[in-house]
Order: sequence, then C-alpha cells, then structure tokens
Amino acid sequence: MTDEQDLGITSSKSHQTGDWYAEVVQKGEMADYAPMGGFIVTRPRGYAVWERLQENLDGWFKETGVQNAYFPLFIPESYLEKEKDIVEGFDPEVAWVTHGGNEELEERLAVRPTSESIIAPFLAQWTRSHRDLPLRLNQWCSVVRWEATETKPFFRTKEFLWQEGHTAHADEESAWDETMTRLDQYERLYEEVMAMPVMKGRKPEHDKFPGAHTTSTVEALMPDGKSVQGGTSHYLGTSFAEAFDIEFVDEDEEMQTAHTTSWGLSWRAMGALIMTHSDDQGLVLPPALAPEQVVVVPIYSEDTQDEILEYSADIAAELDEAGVRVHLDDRDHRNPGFKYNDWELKGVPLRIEVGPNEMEDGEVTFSHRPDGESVTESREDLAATVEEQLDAVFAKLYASAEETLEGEIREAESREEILGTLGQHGGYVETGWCGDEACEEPIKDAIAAEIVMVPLDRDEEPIHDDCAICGEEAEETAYFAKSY
RNA sequence: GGGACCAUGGGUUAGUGGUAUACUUCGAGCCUUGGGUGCUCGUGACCCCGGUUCGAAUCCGGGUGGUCCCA
Repeated sequence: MTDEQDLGITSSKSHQTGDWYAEVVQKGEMADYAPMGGFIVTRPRGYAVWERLQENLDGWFKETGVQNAYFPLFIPESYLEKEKDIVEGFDPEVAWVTHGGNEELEERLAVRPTSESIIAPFLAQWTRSHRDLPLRLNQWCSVVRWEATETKPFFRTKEFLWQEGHTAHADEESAWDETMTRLDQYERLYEEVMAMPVMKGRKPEHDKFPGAHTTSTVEALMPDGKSVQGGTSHYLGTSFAEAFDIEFVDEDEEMQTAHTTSWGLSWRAMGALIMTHSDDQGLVLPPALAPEQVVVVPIYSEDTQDEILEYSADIAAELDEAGVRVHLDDRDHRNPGFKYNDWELKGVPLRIEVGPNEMEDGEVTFSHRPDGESVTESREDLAATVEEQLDAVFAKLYASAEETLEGEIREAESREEILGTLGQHGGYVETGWCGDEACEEPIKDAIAAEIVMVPLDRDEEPIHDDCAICGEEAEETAYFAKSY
C-alpha cells in the first residue's frame, strides 16, 4: 500500500512543508543537492523554467531600453571597497579568491555578491555627456553570497542565478521612473506569467540595499503564511555615482553627478512558484513556464492500439504545428494511470486523454492539473480549444494563489496583538510604526517576524496614529510578516 | 545564534556486533492498458575520519550533508 506512494510525493504540503518542498523539487526534477553544502544542481526541467522566466523578463527589458552586457565574475578588493556601504553590507558573506594556481594574488578578488562595484566604474567611463544618458545595462549571471543559514533549493543557496540591471540617469526623476518601471515588470512577471499576486512596497530604512536611497520590493505570500521577497528595485540616489565618479556635462555645460538604479530578480522566484502552486501530487507549473504544456496520453487495448496511437500522434502533431509545447506519451508497458501520476508529479498543466470513446466521437478529453477537472471537447479546432483550456488552468492557478493572499492582511495595534495575530495566522500584519528599527526588535526576537515592507508612497498617512510598539507618533504603516 | 532528529543501490526502505532486506527506478524479455497491472533475469548501496572489538551499517567521538523547532 505504502509502496505505491513512494513513487510520488510522500509528505504533505500543509503538515510538513519543508520536507514536501524538498521532495517536490527533487521528484519534479527541478534540482538536486550538490555535494557542497548550500549549492544545488539545476536540472534540465528546472533550467527550462528559468529560461522561460528569463525570456519574458528579458523581452520586456529590451522593449524598454535595456541592453545586455557581461562583467567579470571577480571584483578586485579595491573596487569593492570604493562604496563603503557595499563593503559593510556584504562583508560577512563574500567569498574570496586568494590564489591563482599556486601563486598568491597581490590583490585578492571577491566573487561578486552583486556587481555595482565592477559595473559602476564602466558606467562612469561611458558617461560623458547628458546625451549618453540614460544608460541601461543588464546582465544574467550568478552571484555568490556565503550565508551561514541552511539551504532551501532556489530560496536560499550560496550561489544563485539572477539578473542584475544597472542604470545611470541625468536626474532623480528619470532614475525614479526607472526604478518603478522595473518593479512593475517584476510585478507583471509574477502576475501574468507565474500566476501569483504580489504586493508592491518599500523596504524600511534599516533593511535597504546597502548604499541605496530607496529599495522597492515585490512580496509574495506563501501558503504557509510566510512572505517572500520576490524581486527588488533600488533607487541608489547619487551615492554610487559619487563613489565611482559617474559624472556628465549637462546642456548648460555644467558638470553633474548621475543618479543610478539597480534591480534584480533571482531564481528565488522559482522557489516561490513551486511553493505556491504545487501540491501533494507533485509539481504544478503554469502554462507559460512548463517545459511541456500538454501531454497526450493514449488509452488503448491490444486491438485498438494502432488506431489510437495514430489518432493521438495526429493530435500531438497538430498542436506542435500550432506552437504548443506538447508531448505524446506513447510509452508501452505503462498503463494510463501510471502516466497520469507521472506527469502530474512533473507539473504538466494540461493532459489530453484519448481512447476508443474519444476516437469514435471525434473528441478529446482534457484534464486540468491543478484540480483534476476534466472536460470532453470536439477534436475540431483543437489548437484553439487547447489555448482556452490552458487559459482556464492559468485562471485556476491565479485564483487559488489570490485566495492564499486574500484575508491574510490583518491589522494590529499593539505588540501583543501583532505577536498573537502573526503567531496564529501568519500572513501580513499592518500597523502604525514610528520608523525606529528598535520597535521591530521585540517582534523579531519573539517570533522571527520582521517588517517586510512599508507603502511605496512616502506621503501615505499611517494606518494608525501611534506606533504599535512604543506608542510614539506613527510615521508610516509597517507590514510585519515571517519571511523566507 | 541555540537545540532536536536523520544519513544504507538513482529514489524509498529492513537490519540492536558476524559482509545486508525488500519495493521502486533503470536495462533485457514476456504480459497488456479508462488512475501507479503482473512475471523472469540483470545492474546497483552501508556519508567521511578516528576509536572500541577477533569482528562495526550497527557502539563511541569528531566531521560533512539534510530536515525541523526555537531565537
């Protein structure tokens, strides 16, 4: 009895979220653990998901004036030291190269934890006049942050894949627009591609990116009530431009200092995606990201085998022609039930079943991965029908993710109430906050929850008049949550 | 930052001191298919280092890796 369970997922999403997640990642063939702690191997199916996220985001970047480039993996120590906030912010988690072959290096090299310090000098070199601005660069690469905390594939790994955009602008307005453009594109990626609603906000002062003027964030709520920082976009002000001499001559022939931004989204997005949609049957992927959007499972007996296989091969060919990513599972010696379970484990969003019944009536049966609902439709206009079904699957995924967020933003007006509400429900708690980091401490110490964001709009009136912790006048609304 | 638990073929697992059990995957063959069919054969494992012992997967110490809980 339990033997057959071992093929699939054996732990429960709601009861053992950690075990469940590790199992889904491995059995869904997204990733394996690498031999060194804190590192993972991304498998082809996992990488394929990353590539589709890349394609979407990269397309939008290019439509909005961004060019891709590539900078070195290593950053000389002296460069890293030019911006002191970066040094302090990342110091404990920088990996260093000290030797080249057997020879000790004269200057040690940091493995990039982020690339501002190696990109900014070139932004400076390439910026002479206001005509050179805005200058928008992006690179897809990996970075290394030697965090001591334990690994969770995609959520927290010492090396991770991401994109980092770096731009220089003539003035604050242009740089701020840039910051918001990228944040909006991250929001769009989550909502339109990953089928996940997110909340946009700003990090509190003490949790900004080192050296940034403003760090904006998209936050997604996981089913276990914890928040994930889904992507960040920083308005860096002029601090990096000053440290790296990014200056230009304006229209009046005056020397000006540029305003810069940086923005990044990592494969943590994949972690959030897997955590959000997958279930006790295994991985669930939205249509736009799935390596296979549709799997065709033929159902035949010995005497119908040839006809059914031909009918299903036709179907697969027609869909392939129409640009649908389709796979025909014509493995013999495997019954349909096995195949259903196998593809459900791997996250294929839509299944087409064709057996004698369907063939006789010129129909196909669709089965939706998220909820197992099945519908039988005519075989005519198949590509159009498949598009509709895939849209229906996307809508289901979005709706259920939305349900996770819905009702999970609660108000609290005292320390006890914040602790009680977060302890009991998780999710977000919004409350008045004086802006002092010290007022976050009691919550952090008690239940490891923190202020994950404040409203983007600095002028927005706080939700309550007083800070829930110290009772002083509230400056803004704080959103407390446990986070990954 | 503290604590708990775990580590055996690719995956899951039995095994309280005598060279390892079973399921599954995978390969070959047979069987045949509306929710993980059955059969035969084959490949394949005790995390690392040290200790105790005639003998260690098993006991002890240390490391590494994983999961969880608390901060």
